[in-house]
Amino acid sequence: MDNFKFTDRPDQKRLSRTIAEYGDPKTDVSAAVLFLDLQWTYREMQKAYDQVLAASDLTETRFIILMFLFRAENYCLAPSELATKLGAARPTVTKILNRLMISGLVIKLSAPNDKRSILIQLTPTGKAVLQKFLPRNFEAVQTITAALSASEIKTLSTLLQKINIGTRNLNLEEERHHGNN
Amino acid sequence: MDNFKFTDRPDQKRLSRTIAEYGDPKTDVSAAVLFLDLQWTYREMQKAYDQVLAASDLTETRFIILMFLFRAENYCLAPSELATKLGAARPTVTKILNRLMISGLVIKLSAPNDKRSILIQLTPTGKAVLQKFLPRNFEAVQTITAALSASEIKTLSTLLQKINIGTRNLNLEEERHHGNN
DNA sequence: CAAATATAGTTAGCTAGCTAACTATATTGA
DNA sequence: TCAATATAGTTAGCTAGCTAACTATATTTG
Repeated sequence: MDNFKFTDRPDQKRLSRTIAEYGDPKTDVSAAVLFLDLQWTYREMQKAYDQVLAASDLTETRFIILMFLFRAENYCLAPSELATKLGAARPTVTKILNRLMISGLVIKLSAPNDKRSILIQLTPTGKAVLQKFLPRNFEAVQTITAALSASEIKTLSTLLQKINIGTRNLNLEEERHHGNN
Repeated sequence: MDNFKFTDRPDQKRLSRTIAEYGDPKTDVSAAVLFLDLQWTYREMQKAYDQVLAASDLTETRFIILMFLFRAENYCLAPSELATKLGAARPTVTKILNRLMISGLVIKLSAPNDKRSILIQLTPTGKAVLQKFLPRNFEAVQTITAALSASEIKTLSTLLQKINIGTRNLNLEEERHHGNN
């Protein structure tokens, strides 16, 4: 749903009405608005960033995998290591690597010492794709953050950390709920 | 990839090195860190929020569709209206509605005046699910934002708008790139 | 008023994730 | 040491998105 292009979003007024009817009386409407704003900001940002990646025939996942290989010794990693680093399921990595092999950005090598395992290596083509893409990547990031001053960047970073605290608490809340059943 | 559980994320140091090699010399490393922080904060928050929804057998998309119906006249909307409001493709809506019909949260009515069209109506069961979920929803949002003061909420909202400006500029940049080819 | 066009919903088939389960090989430990 | 267990990669089949293309009905227009 991250790519939906909503034409009807709840505004302050509608949200207030719903909260008045169904929320705890001490619920802060502006907090709920902020939550929706954060979703919106990320989703729009990510759609734009995905387009930048797509212009180089990349997705963020493919890009990150290529970067892991780029920084690895001899440009090589086993699929299972990639899966761990990414935090993705091994079959997911298999599919992505197949795609990258077809495009010629990586190749499959047999691993010494372990006949179960293989090694994935970044090809010269893969390196070239990264070297071409990286400047564009940082330019795009610069554009995204250009309206913020250095001190605003610091402030935003601090405030995001406070959201992270809220997320951790929500996870704890959910675990507790589960436990109670 | 929003659900990946990364075990290897680029830190300040690695990012500096890559920017030094491939970024414009005036690229701001802390801006790049902020970009990754914003992605991280949203993704962790959303994973936690999705769990709250899942506890009521909801996804955010299903929840939003139910809310559109909840606020609609006679609790009825056509699938095509839902697709427009969501900004999703019509076949996507068809599938979600099939799922909601199986769960008994909505029913299909024939539209008067247009034999091509149908109407989707929220059932009493659907209403009950919402009425049970909404308090939990606002409680979760409250938990997420609890570490922020009222003034911090205002500041964060302002700073997110500055990211929105950056996103718009990135979109313009991309359009220009396309045009140039 | 009939033909062309537009709209509503669905179907088929694509991508990128996931889990479960399989095969082959390594490792552990009784 | 050899049987049990664990790990690596893959395959099959699930979900939630998408686009293209189909059928049926409305609307527009020559």
